[in-house]
Order: sequence, then structure tokens, then C-alpha cells
Amino acid sequence: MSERALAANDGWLPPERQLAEQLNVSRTVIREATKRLELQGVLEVRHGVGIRFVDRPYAPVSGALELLLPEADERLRQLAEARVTIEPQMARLAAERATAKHRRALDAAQQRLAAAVETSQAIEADLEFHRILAQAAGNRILEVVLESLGELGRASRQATLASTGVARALEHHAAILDAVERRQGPAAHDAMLIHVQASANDLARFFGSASGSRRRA
Amino acid sequence: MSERALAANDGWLPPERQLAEQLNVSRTVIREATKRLELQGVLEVRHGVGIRFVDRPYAPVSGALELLLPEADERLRQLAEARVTIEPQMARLAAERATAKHRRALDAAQQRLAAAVETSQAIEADLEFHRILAQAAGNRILEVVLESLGELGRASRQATLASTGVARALEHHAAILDAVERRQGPAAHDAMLIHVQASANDLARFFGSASGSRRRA
DNA sequence: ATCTATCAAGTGGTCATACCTCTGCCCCGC
DNA sequence: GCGGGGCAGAGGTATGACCACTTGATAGAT
Repeated sequence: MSERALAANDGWLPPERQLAEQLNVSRTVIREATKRLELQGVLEVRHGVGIRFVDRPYAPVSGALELLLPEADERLRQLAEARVTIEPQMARLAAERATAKHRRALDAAQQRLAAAVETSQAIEADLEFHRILAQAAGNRILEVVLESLGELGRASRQATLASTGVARALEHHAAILDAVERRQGPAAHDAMLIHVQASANDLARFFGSASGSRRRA
Repeated sequence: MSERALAANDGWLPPERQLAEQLNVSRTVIREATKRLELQGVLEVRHGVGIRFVDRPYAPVSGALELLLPEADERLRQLAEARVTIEPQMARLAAERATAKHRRALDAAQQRLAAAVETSQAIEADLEFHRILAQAAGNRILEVVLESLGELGRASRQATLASTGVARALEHHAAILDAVERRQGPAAHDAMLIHVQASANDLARFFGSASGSRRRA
């Protein structure tokens, strides 16, 4: 418990054995602690490699939700519904609170989406756009929840983006972006509502189940 | 690995040592597993007593959010904002989907709130009302998220309920309940919006910070 | 007889040590 | 130059002992 202790030059922690000695506890308790922190999304433990810091506050949330809804199709339905519930409101907040930095980042994500050639790149750019919007909204709670939902729906985005192409997503994002630039909260809300409802409908069509349209918010 | 195995007559698991033997693994791995499951809200481990099953799918979520926003006042602000964002929408879904069973349970919670003498009883009845509403909405994801938020805001409810009394909460709940009975989604939405905005304003006043009113949803 | 303090059994929590498994990288042979 | 083998070091598991906490039974005082 001296000098640099567990300072971690890069994001890596000292080995478990060394850590145990530094903290004057047994390796057992170190292991239990790392396990907890891993589940909390603070650490990542890699067999044969080491332990490093990460920043995934959404990990516990997606984990819990995944465990909660094992059946993929019903999970996606509720996922889409949750997004329709939350994202438009969040877009409104984002439009009212976004700083210049946020707007630049949104712009960059939009350009990355336009330039994407691989589907995976498009997905990442799409997620990034929504993530920045959540950050701009200035509510960490909503941000983490949405991030978790995005994580759970990564696979579904694969399906929808592949079937409808990125053109429509680009169009929708542009409308949202425009509302944010003009600081028009309600407009951003409506634009986002259109966007997520379209995604929900795609998903419903993809699975052929019931569902349908939803009204205002 | 025979007979009743880890059947758990009541909700209790066999002791760790016995469990390890039954599953042919060391106690170490049993302990790591229980730790994980405890953090997932599936088990509760009590020193000197034993391990039992619980059902707290919201535990990881509240844990993550708590770790995310250590400062109490800012957390409560964002908490209130998140509730304003989500709960009205959820009330609308609940009004559209509630079964007779749900309506009876809401009624019971309402009566319990009216009959509460201790503040703690009132808090539980209040939480119960919102919980049932979330269940009626038929979206497990939103339900878990809201449950987590309720868990985090338990302390704040103490303050607001004590300062404003239960009378106003009863009134607001009655309006929501009425809308649910009549299956009026939008009415339920609006009634809930009034309710959570009032709570948010109480909180803001309680802390004397900035904040203020919020428009529609 | 009742109440209280003490104790003992059983539980999870920690420790120490040894060994297994996986990963990354160096180094040697080709 | 390149590819494969092996080595060092990381986390993963196994074991056996002991510590700390809860609970309830039990012996004692009142």
C-alpha cells in the first residue's frame, strides 16, 4: 500500500497475486471483488491475460434485462416499445441542451453512417448517433438505460438496417439533427418518434407478428 | 446430483459445502457463482444464515445507477426527470392493457395508501401502486427500469410524502385509477404526468436548487 | 416459572497453497 | 523470412483449515 499501488499506468491492474499482497488480503477476496466489479461493468477479466478497467455502466442493466426476457422475439418487441417510449423524450431534451461539441459529434456520426460500406460499420455509426444524443440530453440515467437497450438490440439493428438500407435511417437522422441544430425540442421529439416507430414496424414485419402503429407521445 | 438436489423446499439453498459436493465442484466455484447470482438479484446470501432465492431483477439496475450518480441531489433530479419521461407513457399503456386483476390490485393499493398511518406504510403503498401500473403496462423492460428508479427514490419519497401529506398523492392516484378503469390511455398519460411533475417540483423545492416546470410530454 | 445470559452448532467469509488452463511472445529451427 | 514449439505469467479451480456471524438451545439467576 505504497507508491503507485494500483495506479495502473494504462488501464491494466496488477496481477491478482500482487494486488492481494499490496492490499494485505488473500487472493480469494481479490477475486471476489474483481468478479463483482466485472459484473458492474467496471473491470474486464481476461483469462491468461489480466484485468483492466473498462467503462460499461450499462453492462449490469443489459445483463439483467437479458436474463429477464430469454425469448428473443418478445424481448425485441418490448425493446422496441421501450425505445418508442423513451427516445423521443430524450431527443427533445437533447435538442434543448446540446452543446456545440455534441452537435459536432452528431454530425460526425451522421457522416460516418453515410460513408459506411459494411453493415457492421453502419450499425456502429447508428448506435453512436443515438448514444451522443443521449449524452446531450444530460441525464445519465436515461443515457445508461438507452445504452443498455441499444446493446440488447444490436442484433435487431442488423436485420432492419440490412432490409431497409441505411438511406431511410440517414433521412430520419438528418431530420433529428436539423431539429437539434435549431434547438427545437418538440420537432426533435417528433422526428425521433417517426424514426423509432419505423424501426419498430420493421421489426414487427420481420417477425410477422401482430403489432402496428402507435400514436403520439 | 440425485433426489431433490437443490430443490429448495422453501426458498433456501443447501449449504455451500453440500452444494459443492452435489455438483462435483469445489466450494470456490460455488461461492463465485452465488456472488454473481446475488448481484443479479437472483439470490440473497446472508452471513451465518444461508442462501435463498429472491426475485429482484431490478437490483443490478439500481446498483449500476447508484454507482453512476453518487451525489444524492443530482441523482434525485435526474431520477425525477426520468420518471417524468417514462411513467406517463407507461400509464397510457397500462390503461390500454390492464386486466381486471390489475385494476383490483390498484384499488387495493389505493385503499392501503388511504389507510396508512405511518409514513413508511404510505411509501410502500405508493410504490406498490406504481409497480402494479408498470406490470399492467405489459412491458417487463420498462417495469424493471421503473422499479429500479423507485428503489433509488425511496428516500426522496419520504421527504415529499412527509411534506405534502398523502392527500395530494391520493387525489392524483385516483385520477390515474379512474382513467385506467375507463381504459382511457391519453387521460391516464396526462394524469400521471401531473402526478410525477408535482413530485419533481416538490423535490426541487425541497433542495432549493434551480429547476422548475416542464412542458408536455 | 420466567427471564436472561451463555454457549454450541452450523452457516457463510477468509486464508494459504498447490496445481490447472489459457494467452502472448520469445526464440529456435527450417 | 517465416512458422512452430515452448516458456513465463496471467487468471481459474481444488483443498483444507480457520474466522466471524446467527440462531436457537440450554443452563443459570431471579
